[in-house]
Amino acid sequence: MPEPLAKAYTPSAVEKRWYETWEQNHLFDADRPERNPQDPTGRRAVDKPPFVIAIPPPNVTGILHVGHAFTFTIQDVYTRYHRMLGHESLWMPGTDHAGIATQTKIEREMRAEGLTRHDLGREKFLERVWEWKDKYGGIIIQQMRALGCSADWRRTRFTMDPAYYEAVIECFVRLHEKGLIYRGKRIINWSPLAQSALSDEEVIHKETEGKLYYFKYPIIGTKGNETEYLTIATTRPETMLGDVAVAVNPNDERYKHFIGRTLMLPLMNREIPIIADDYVEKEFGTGCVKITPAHDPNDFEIGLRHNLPQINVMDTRAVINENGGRFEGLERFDARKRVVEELQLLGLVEKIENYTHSVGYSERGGEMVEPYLSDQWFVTMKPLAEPALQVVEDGLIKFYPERWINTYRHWMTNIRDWCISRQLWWGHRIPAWYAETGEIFVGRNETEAREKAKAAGYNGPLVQDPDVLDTWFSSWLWPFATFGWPDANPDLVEFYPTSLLVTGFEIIFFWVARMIMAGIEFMPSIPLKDGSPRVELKDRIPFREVYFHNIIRDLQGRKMSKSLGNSPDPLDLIAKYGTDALRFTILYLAPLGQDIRFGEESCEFGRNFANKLWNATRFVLMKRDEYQAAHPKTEFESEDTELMASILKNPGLSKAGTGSMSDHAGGLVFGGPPPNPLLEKEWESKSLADKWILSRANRCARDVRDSFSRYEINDVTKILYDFIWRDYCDWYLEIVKIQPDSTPLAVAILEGILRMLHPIMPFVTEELWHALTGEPENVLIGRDDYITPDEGKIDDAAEEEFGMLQDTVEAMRLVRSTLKLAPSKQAEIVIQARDNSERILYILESSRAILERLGNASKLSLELGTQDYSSREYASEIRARTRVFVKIEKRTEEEIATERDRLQKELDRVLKAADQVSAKLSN
RNA sequence: GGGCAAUUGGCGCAGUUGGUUAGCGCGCUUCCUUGACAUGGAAGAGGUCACAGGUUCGAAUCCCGUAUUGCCCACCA
Repeated sequence: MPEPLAKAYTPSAVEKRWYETWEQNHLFDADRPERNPQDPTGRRAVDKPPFVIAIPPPNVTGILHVGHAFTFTIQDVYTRYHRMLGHESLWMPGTDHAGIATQTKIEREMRAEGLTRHDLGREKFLERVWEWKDKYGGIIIQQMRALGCSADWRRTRFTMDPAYYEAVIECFVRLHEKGLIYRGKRIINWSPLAQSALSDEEVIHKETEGKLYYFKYPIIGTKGNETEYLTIATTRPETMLGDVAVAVNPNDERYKHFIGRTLMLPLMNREIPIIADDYVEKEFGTGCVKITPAHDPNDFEIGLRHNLPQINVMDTRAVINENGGRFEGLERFDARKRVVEELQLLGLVEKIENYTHSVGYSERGGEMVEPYLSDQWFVTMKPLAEPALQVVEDGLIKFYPERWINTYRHWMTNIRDWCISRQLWWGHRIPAWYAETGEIFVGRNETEAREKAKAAGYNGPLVQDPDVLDTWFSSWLWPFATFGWPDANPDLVEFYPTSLLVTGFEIIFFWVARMIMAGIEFMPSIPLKDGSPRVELKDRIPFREVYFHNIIRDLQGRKMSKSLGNSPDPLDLIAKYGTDALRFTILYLAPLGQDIRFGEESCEFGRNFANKLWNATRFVLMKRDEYQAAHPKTEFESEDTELMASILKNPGLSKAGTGSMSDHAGGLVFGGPPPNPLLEKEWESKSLADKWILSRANRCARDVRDSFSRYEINDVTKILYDFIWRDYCDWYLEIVKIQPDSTPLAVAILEGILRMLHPIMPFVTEELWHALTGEPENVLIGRDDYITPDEGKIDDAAEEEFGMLQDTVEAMRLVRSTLKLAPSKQAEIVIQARDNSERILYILESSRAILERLGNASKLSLELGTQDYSSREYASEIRARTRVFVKIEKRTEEEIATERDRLQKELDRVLKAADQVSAKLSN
């Protein structure tokens, strides 16, 4: 016998225990059918496809925040949901090495000791990072357990695992062999802080207040005494040290005659040409543009067109180098000041205007990014993008919400090459070796590179590229590298493609798009389950559905951030409100496609709901005991009972699924057809309230299933909340108090409720389910069946009829409330069936006990007719099908006095409010 | 500059393909500690559905425009 439940739900008392029980019973472990011969429950389906989610790996340095709690909860809910539907469900966990983020973190730590990575050298530095990683890395993986995450922890992967490393190198080599990876000199986004290149996606453009400086460059060979000038405008004066030309539009009448002549670049005293290029817009600024190919991407292009030299005036720290003449050694912003000052002394500054323009900042470090000329590795994206766009356009991969296709299409059709080299140490080192001759040899390791060199006739020393690969160059392989690619690992064959990707839209380019490309590009080397080659796109894509959720904001709509201190710690929330409360609340607040506003107090909502469920169960257990005392033969725990007559395994569905993921078939139904013909009669004699709650329950189950499949998960929570609280607790349990015969059905419905709610609130439902069913600890609700709707039980007539009863009850309450009749006070009540409807009268009559009790009637008359009793004697209220009269009792002097006081107080309050308003208006 | 969203009672949000009286939670007012739950129950107040026009017998819902807010992309020195 389970112990009696405490008066309120205390999450901390149950969460740890159940999580350990789940792990001990291998609830989260997923395997191929042949590795999973004995399923303890005998219900693991081999005839259904597996359900797989690969986690978007959080940074290994990461600490759980509310955004994580949100995305992980969604993933866990879907994993648990499909597990209950009988799919072998695998949630693949892991972490990302997060090159820049991690390296920055360690370097910051070292700075406190007065060290830089260069003091240690590459090898020692990496040792230190690994030490840190082993000690503190992956905290988030531990924290996910507190959230109740049901990932298969045995499979936890890290993007720098040795096997993963091999996958990354293999990928690089293959793309290089295919000619899709090249090395080139380009203007890239340079982070002076990280001292590394950044990809375009790692740069955030922000409107920034700056100045637009107008400088006069003297023209050489001016006729006459007056020196002529061209005035250029720039936002970055320091780059003028690297100017190699000034460009004008070829059709600009003002400057046409200067084309071909030369200018004297001030401060540097370098003679530079005046050239014509269409890029220059006549209307902007002065119509003259200084050209600095080494420091601006557009200038770089112009420089190529006109065969101009590239003069790099900065070093990697954005300090002026030897090409900057006497400005050498100045930091970029100091140099800017000095350049302007000196030009002012020379009288060459025409004017300086305030100017707001868009400037790039590093996503990680936050510092201003410098467009910088350097040698980097690139991936040619066009050939990869084309099929990746196609699979989304063709619906092989579905986006939820669908509109993200537009964004995706736009990016894929305007895609630019991907700069994948990073001047860091923490990451996958680029597998390229340089010969003294300048030749480059790419290989899986130094031996392979050397062989290639030999074959090319080179036998001298080889030096490996010092740079590492962009973190995303490893993440884009995640859906298959985690399963051992490039090996044709049986797990890879079994579980690829994954079913669902749950992620934020902000990484649609960083990650989602690139995973799709990688899957299509690299998976053909892995055969299908039946051994045939993997050619079709549908077998190569990394996932079939993508659920883009939105970002969590604070109650003011601001982004959660450490510096604002507006991000509550999920672990605190869990300690205070309980895991289920956090999970439920966060999902309830999260409509698909909209930002979520979240504050700590919001969790009260979920906590209250968990407590409601807890107390509903307490009540049902109590009623069940009473019922059993009155019906000694009833055995609630056993399957062949009255209880199970109304909630039984549907023989057509329970074991044999159809193999399709979308139909969600398989599982329990509410009040399925009675297995025993003898119970048929029992069913027929069910009360209106019973038919109603069964209808509502099945409607709820149907809506839940539909919302799950549309990825409208906040609807799922809403539907369950409304059904459980409003229908089941507020109405049905009240009726059970009046009709003890409904107890078995109340128990059955509750059991179903716990199943439906379990993926969302795993802890409280597991606890209550065991209290209700008395199942041993190793029999888990999470491994048992989900509820599937029996749509035949959705009974519109019963709902309509019961709705009429509800209306009538509410009308009685309203009249009583208007009459200030104390709830404890009984009253004489008359209910008329309007329109002379005998059917209504019959329904009222059959539910007389309910009406009597909920209206607290001393005498209840039910009648046909339209007679109007309302007068001094009766107060009345009309509803669609019924009319209610409540007899007015004579008040005692005391009651009248009390009421007068109350009304006076009310009047005072209203008058005061009115005064305030009119005072405001006249102001 | 291009694109995508959003705009509904004090706050946060629902409202599916146009159809009676626009719902919910929080907050507010009044009442209720009757043996599930005060983390609760009952009743109530509070909305010209951003604005303007159009389609329609009928618009929060469809169309056009405007405004405001947020986000994404691009970027002209």
